[in-house]
Amino acid sequence: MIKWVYIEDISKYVDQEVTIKGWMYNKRSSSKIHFLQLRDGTGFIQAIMEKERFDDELFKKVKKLKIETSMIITGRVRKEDRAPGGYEIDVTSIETVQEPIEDYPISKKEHGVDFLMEHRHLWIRSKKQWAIMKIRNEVVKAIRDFFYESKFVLIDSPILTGSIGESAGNLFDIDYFDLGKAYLSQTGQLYLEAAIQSFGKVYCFGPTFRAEKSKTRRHLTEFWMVEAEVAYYRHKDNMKLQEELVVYTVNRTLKNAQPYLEILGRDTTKLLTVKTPFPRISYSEAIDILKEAGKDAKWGDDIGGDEETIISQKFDRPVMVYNYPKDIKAFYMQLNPENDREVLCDDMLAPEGYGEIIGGSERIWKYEVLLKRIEENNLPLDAYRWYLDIRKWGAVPHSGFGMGIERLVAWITGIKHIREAIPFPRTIYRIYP
RNA sequence: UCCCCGGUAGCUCAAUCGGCAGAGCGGGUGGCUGUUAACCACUAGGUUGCAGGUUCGAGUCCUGCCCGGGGAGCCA
Repeated sequence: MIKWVYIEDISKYVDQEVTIKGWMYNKRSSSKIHFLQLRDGTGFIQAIMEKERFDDELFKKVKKLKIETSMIITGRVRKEDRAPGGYEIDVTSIETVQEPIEDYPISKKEHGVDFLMEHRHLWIRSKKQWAIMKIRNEVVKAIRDFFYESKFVLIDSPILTGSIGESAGNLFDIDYFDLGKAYLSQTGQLYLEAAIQSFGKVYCFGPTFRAEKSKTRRHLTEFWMVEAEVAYYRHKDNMKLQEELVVYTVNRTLKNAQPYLEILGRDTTKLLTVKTPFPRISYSEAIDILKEAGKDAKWGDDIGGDEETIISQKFDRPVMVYNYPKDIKAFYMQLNPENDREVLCDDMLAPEGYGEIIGGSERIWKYEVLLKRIEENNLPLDAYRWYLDIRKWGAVPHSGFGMGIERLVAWITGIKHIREAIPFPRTIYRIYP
């Protein structure tokens, strides 16, 4: 029995006969030789068939095989400079598993966004999409390892929730038995704030849902977020943690995902600069930068996508903008003791125009203060009863943040739109495939 | 919800001032001794998003609708 091997390991089998199980993503032929381009999930390789070594019928049959035929081939591995990837397989036997019943719709030429999105279930087979998902895989593993090594405890938060996260109006609701409406979670933060009282350092990692009718390259209705929360951490500790997480994740990806970054043509020199410390500028300084850039910005305005780009372009690594006006931020953020018009929060803006990837803050930890803020914001007290409860028994100062996985992956991979950073994106006008 | 752009062959696009709907890729047939989105020749392929209007004549102009894309707001 000849050994079944994966393409990523092929260099270990030079001059040996091996079996590859995969798919033919392209082929080229002349009268005397076929070049079959194969993939198997781990990589890509060229297999060749010379006419003189096969009977005419089989040779003709292979010429007519359609793109995406699944097949099992056996042959001798050879180092071959003329082959893409540097190795090729001289086929000795070929067995098709399934021959396509129609022509494959995704061609080697360019396609439009609409067509590709309609065929997302097939599009993920293409090399570029494959590389992006392999990088996402590395990014997620790096994040989990960072938290594990830093002694954080994974506390998964519920997806179905009765309470309200940051603001109503952009929640998906569903009928929940006899209890009325339930909502798809838009943050796990409130649950993490409960968990730190037991575990100290916690994080959660899962899908979140926003029913905002956003139509931009930075938004999805369903996206993955990693959130961390730490007891006794103050604002500055929080920012340091964010910075360390991002540096760790980028370095690990550069180390482990180099071949995939190359497939995407990513200019990795722009990632090599991602080292501590990240620049930190106050919201007020950010407004000054925007004014200098000729923007009509004044204190109290929120910082939009274009503004984020102007700010982040001044730096070669992510920049942290801290202490925003309280009126444009969430109710649970701690007021700045040095300026009660501001809250102790920060947004991390990725370079190259990728915008906000992290939002974090120190949380209000005193019962009376939080109660007052809930009332000021006219939030339903009943829904927040348990959240207030946390502050009754041994409350401590604490801080946390959330990082958007697709935005992070989009930045690291250098792709234009975050819909390619998730296998099956959910956008406002698309629920299939 | 608002602003902007688009919808022509399976796909990507072209079509001058309103005047015979075209090309490349993909498909089919044949050819080619190492291809690199292979190449060469021939060939089939159309309700121009839908409905109405103006006109001798509409892919092109007008009205309404449908679908998608980019952005704003909001956020990660």
